[in-house]
Amino acid sequence: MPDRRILVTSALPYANGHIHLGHLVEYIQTDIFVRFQKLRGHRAIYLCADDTHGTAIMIRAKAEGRSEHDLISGMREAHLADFAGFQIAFDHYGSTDSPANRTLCGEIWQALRDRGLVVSRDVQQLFDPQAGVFLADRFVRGTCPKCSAADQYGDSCEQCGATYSPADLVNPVSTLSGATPEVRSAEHLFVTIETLHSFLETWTTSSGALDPRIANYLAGHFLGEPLRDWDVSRPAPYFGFEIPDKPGHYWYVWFDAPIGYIAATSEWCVAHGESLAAWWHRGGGNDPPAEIHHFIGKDITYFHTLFWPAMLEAAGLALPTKVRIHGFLTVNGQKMSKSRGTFLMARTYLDHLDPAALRYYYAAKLSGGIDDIDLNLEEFAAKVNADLVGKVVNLASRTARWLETTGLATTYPDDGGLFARAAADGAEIAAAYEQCDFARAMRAIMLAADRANAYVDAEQPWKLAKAGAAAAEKLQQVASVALNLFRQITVYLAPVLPRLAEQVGDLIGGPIRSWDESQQPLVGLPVGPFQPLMRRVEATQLEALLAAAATQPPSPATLPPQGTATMTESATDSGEPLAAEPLAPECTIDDFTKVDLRVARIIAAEEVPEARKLLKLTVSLGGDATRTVFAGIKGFHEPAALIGRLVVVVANLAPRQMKFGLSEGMVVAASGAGSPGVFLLSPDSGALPGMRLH
RNA sequence: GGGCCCGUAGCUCAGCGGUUAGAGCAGGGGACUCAUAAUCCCUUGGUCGUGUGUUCGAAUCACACCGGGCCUACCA
Repeated sequence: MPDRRILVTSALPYANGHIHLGHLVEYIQTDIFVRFQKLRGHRAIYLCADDTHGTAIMIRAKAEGRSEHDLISGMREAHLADFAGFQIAFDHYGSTDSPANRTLCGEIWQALRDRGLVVSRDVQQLFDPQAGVFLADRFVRGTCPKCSAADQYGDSCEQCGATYSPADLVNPVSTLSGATPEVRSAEHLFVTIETLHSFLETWTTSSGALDPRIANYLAGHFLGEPLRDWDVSRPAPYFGFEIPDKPGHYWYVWFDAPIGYIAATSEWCVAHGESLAAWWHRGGGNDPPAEIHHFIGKDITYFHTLFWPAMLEAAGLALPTKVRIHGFLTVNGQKMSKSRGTFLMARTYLDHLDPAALRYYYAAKLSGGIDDIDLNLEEFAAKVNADLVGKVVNLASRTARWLETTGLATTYPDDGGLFARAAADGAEIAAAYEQCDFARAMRAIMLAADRANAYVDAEQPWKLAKAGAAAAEKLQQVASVALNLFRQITVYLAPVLPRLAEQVGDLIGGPIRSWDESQQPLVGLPVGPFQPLMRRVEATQLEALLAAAATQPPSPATLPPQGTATMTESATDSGEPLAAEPLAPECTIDDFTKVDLRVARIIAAEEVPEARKLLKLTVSLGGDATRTVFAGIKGFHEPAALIGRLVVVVANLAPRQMKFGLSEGMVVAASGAGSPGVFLLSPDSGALPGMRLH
């Protein structure tokens, strides 16, 4: 069979935040798919990159008092470390802020220009005069013009459901500076994708790239009417690429982000002496033509199924073979939530648990559909322990030791057809992998493990071992069968559990390189000393994970957009913290006003290596007023994540000489019974350093 | 308001027109002791959300309704 050439991408993670377990659904899914294709002998490359541009990056960099490039290079390191921890094996990991991407953006832009698809138009937008930037809808809040509900987003009201322009808001406020935004007019460039309407209609419905449900959704929501022009530029200041033929204007982040797929390919090609044209140009005599598979989450469906193919079509580039869309992750049946302590970062997970456990659990849950998948922690532990530890790894654990001295039998014994049966199942398992129905693949694999365990039980090798020399040959045969069945299963699991596959190679037969190794048993080979291959998931580990998640500092980057709070949880709040620390004696208003509490911004934070509990913070009270404060929050807050945060400080506290320096104030934080940790207080957005608490 | 998805054993799900509806986990009983208290055998448990229809035959198809979710919205 002719090998396929398969280019695979995951959506580019935004450089504004760290990787969490929701992101990992996609990267693990994609990684399994790519590893499977490689194991099958196909030419597959897995490409990804950091998505680095846009307003959010610019604002965060400003808040943290550093350059955008500093911010995105730091985040890139963090992303790569998290991915490596989960054994996500990219062939290349680029950045949308790369020269290659700038060049490709220019080329595609020129193609759009040449086809007359770019038009210019003035847009009225709110401008923050203090921050000096145009404001995206979500950076403006104000009173709903319809129902007068306070503190609503710039584009819609969560109280009455009305939609409007941010300019219609009553008393609009910039969430960046607290200033009152003003309406300004600015020129924007648009792509008239309506010109490609009939192409998109055809492509979405009959290219085979999309699930019919998605095609139907697009037909209903977008393609049933003329497509609106797509706004692809932003006026300065903006962090991104300046448009060459439009100085002072930048490509909108969603223009250059998908082109990052091509840029990453380009960089990979340079490193491997390949031609970019062989992957992204149409026809060109490439044999076989490259397949392009994009894995994305359902939230970015329309960028990848309308704008992106439209851009590729206009530029004459290859179109996606498949856009594979997955759902979101819930934890214990609910959205990941900071307040419930279920907002699980990749790093936090890695601190407590084996990445293989999550890879397997996700594989067992993913069936290729767009439904959300749930990480139920109890089920997670039960499934990993029962399937991987109890069934699969246990096969080796219970038989390998009998072969340490003798090695595998020189001819494969009669096993009642077990190996042949599982070998035959390989076709169905492969088909399931190919369709991204990993859940079906895992079920089929576990059936093979069940049959193997039943075989061991029936043959009772432990009795043969006691029978001594008389039964030695039979014992070797039984153990050889069991170990072969085990290795066969690990071949099937190799795309999901690459680490296990490696370790099994050390035990017996060398590295697993090909799916075909599931078709032939091994004979006559030495067997290495058995070492534990995978540990059980313990309840205490899960508890530690949740405790760590609960005390994570809420990094602004990872916070979901702040909706109107619906405080429904107070009814169930425990009385424990109050009981543990009863109220202090009554005080007067004069007593209170002696304490001068101020909003301050953390502008520097560093470890104090010799201190057990202290971090050294520099806080700004606005203007030139800064203070050095030692805060007892070490271990609960990462210094880097604190920078830029607003906190509350006791500003008139008498300075105190500490072992490590002079502390000129105190950062206010909550702690007590009920939950370990120290919780910093943050003012509502809009508060400014120097404001007093009254 | 519209669109889509889901509703099958306590839990997670498979089955998607054809014999008495299945698996894993959980529960109950037994076996075994090689193994990370793992494994194996037996077993309890379901009016397949409700109703009407199509059919020789429906969990499986159609329609309506109920319940849950997602998306989107004064126009699909």
